[in-house]
Amino acid sequence: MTELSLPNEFMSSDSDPAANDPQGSLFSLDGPAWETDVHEQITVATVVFSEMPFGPFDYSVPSELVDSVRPGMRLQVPLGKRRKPITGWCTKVTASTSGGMTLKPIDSCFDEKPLCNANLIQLVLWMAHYYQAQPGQVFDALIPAGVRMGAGTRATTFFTPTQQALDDEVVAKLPAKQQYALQYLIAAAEPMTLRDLADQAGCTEGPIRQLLQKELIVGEVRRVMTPGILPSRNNVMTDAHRLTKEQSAALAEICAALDSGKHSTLLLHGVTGSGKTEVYIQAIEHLQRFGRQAIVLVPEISLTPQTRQRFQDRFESVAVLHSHMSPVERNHHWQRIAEGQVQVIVGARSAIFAPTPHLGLIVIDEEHDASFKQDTIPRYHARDVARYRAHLEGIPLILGSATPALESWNAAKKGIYKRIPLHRRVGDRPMPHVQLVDLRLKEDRTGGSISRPLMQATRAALAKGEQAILLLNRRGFATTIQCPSCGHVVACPDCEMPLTHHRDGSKAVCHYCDYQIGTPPWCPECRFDGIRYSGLGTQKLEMEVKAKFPDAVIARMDSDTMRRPGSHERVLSAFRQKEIDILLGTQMIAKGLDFPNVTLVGVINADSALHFPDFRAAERTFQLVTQVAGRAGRGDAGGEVVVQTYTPEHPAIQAASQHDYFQFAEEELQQRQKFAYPPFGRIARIIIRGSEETLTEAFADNLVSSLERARDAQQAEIRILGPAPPPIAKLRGKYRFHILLQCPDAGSLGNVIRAATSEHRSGEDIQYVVDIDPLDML
DNA sequence: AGCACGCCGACT
DNA sequence: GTCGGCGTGCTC
Repeated sequence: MTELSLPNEFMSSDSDPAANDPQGSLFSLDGPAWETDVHEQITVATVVFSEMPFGPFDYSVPSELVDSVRPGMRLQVPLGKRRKPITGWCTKVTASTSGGMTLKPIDSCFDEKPLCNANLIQLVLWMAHYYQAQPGQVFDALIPAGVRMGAGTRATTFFTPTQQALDDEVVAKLPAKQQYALQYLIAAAEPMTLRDLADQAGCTEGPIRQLLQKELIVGEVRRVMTPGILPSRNNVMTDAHRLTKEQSAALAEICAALDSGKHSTLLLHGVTGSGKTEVYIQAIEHLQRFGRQAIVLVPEISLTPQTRQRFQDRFESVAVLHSHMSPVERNHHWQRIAEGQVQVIVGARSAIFAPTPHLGLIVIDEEHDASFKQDTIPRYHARDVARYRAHLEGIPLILGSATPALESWNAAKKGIYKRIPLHRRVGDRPMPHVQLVDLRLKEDRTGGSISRPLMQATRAALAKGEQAILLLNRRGFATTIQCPSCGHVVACPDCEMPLTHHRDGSKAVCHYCDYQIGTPPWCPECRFDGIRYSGLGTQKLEMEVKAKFPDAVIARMDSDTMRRPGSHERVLSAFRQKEIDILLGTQMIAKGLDFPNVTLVGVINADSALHFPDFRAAERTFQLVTQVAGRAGRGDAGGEVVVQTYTPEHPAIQAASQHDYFQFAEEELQQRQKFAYPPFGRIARIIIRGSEETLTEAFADNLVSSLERARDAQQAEIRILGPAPPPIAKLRGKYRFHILLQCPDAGSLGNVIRAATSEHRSGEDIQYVVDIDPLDML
């Protein structure tokens, strides 16, 4: 079941006129059907808020506002017994014949124009339903804060002549300056600011103020862009690359999908270095002949300056949206996009909400990447939101990856997505050779975390003047228990999840079901008594690398050293200039980098990702090893990958070493089916946190009872696990518990959670959040 | 979130 | 007897 589960009201997309109306003419606002002569009819606006109470609430629209109130704009409305009106989002405007008397009237419109069109409003409502967030909160995620505040704009008063100004007799009696200014304004036939009118009529502001006082002109406040000093790019446009046979075939399929005028999802499954980006670019070039825009989502734009540059080199008008952007810049880009001045939007997750007037294509590059899931409310996955948006707009969605998420792979297998393969690298370069180093073998140990084979390979690369990347994949928590002698990992008998060593050291816990045992003093498998807990940081590794390769220039890239903006670019450009010999770091160096002189990639410990207490651990490991291996051998010198592991026989590591996605996917799908994990069922997670441990757990217990009752009442096939302490059991002084739910179908899972959570409210001391389709279990 | 209602304790 | 504590509940 990888199909998105769409709530009923959104199911009728084929009959939804909006889906087949790319020009948007059906959204035009002239002549609403209800504007008839029937007396009793009133106009009703439905409003939602982004703070409690969220609504939706209905308001009557006074006749003088009927022409201006439209869905997608913010309205000022009275609420409860408050003195001041509050601002809410209008989700719909309808006609009603009854109940109008009991509704409060709207105060005013907050926006002049809607901030989102009908499709985006529908997207908001779907997200709110599916991800169990409040529509008002989803609106806030959709429309950037800079846009909502009108960042970089100023409230300016514009003047227009009044009726009285048309009376020639009155005008004739005015003093010369006033008369001239007024005549100038009438002739201009458009509202003017005080400053402009004074300048152009050749007077000071005095006479104009006089006109205002005499009510010959009126002022109207509008927000205008402050004339900015925004960076203008002088692009040196580069030419299209020649496509390989495979790339041409892929492009032809994509163009056919674009020309069909229908929604479809295409999985562009190409090995690392197969030239997926060039295919996207040429597909967008095709699309542009129809004056349509494209959205390209990339994992984290600041980490992939190269991808962004390639788009900027090939298109006249590209908007790049990244996380380190000021509200003013963001607003500026948003307005340009809304005006249709932008051809291509390249950005991270939230760029999926770009207000393009004529969207023609959505591309998600590296679609398997976990950064497409938002970890704050609304906890959406950009891939699924993109699918729904593409479906609403009736346009293709391209998902590109060398290592597709199993959800996507499964959808392709079932024919829901169309898979387009790219098997070969451009220039027919071979895939790098992967050498597995078995850390259990004593003869390869060096006493540190770099084995003899990796040390030799590094020396050889350095001797040839080539560069190396060393990947240390460790996250600072969740210490699993592994035997250094036989590689055995202590796991839960029920869930097969690795047990995690508890802080106080005495026990080992399963984070799925709360199974607990005392920490074993020796390996249960081979009786070795030096069983230990994984733990190695990048700083420690850096010291070891420096000691082992004293002549090499070493740079470290991890979230600690990359805090300052621009630090990525600095290190990467130094690496490109070959000023650095060895680049070592965490996941962030695994993605999308293209350095031809890198011939060696070393993975320090492939197992740390593998034995993470998460059912996706094998998938993550496969992706990580494959992706980082893909950084090697991009030049003519070829490439070598050394992967260190205690379990070289593990299917994920075996498959990655052979560049064999199919073998991995098939094997892993069988594992998932065994426990009904995605893509064979849906999961949800509820995280409860509070400052008092027992109260928090009691609340979680109550929530489980409600869930069980709702499940039984709805006769839903749902497995409820927990409450259990998550791998991060305490965060910022709060105790945490989580509940896991599994169900074959997303609809009933959502309904049961909705029913249960309606009985509990997040309060001052205990809060909880629902995470639909969680990607990690921290 | 606000704001009101409501039902118990110490104060001019 | 009132002023005021903050628990509970509602907001179209």
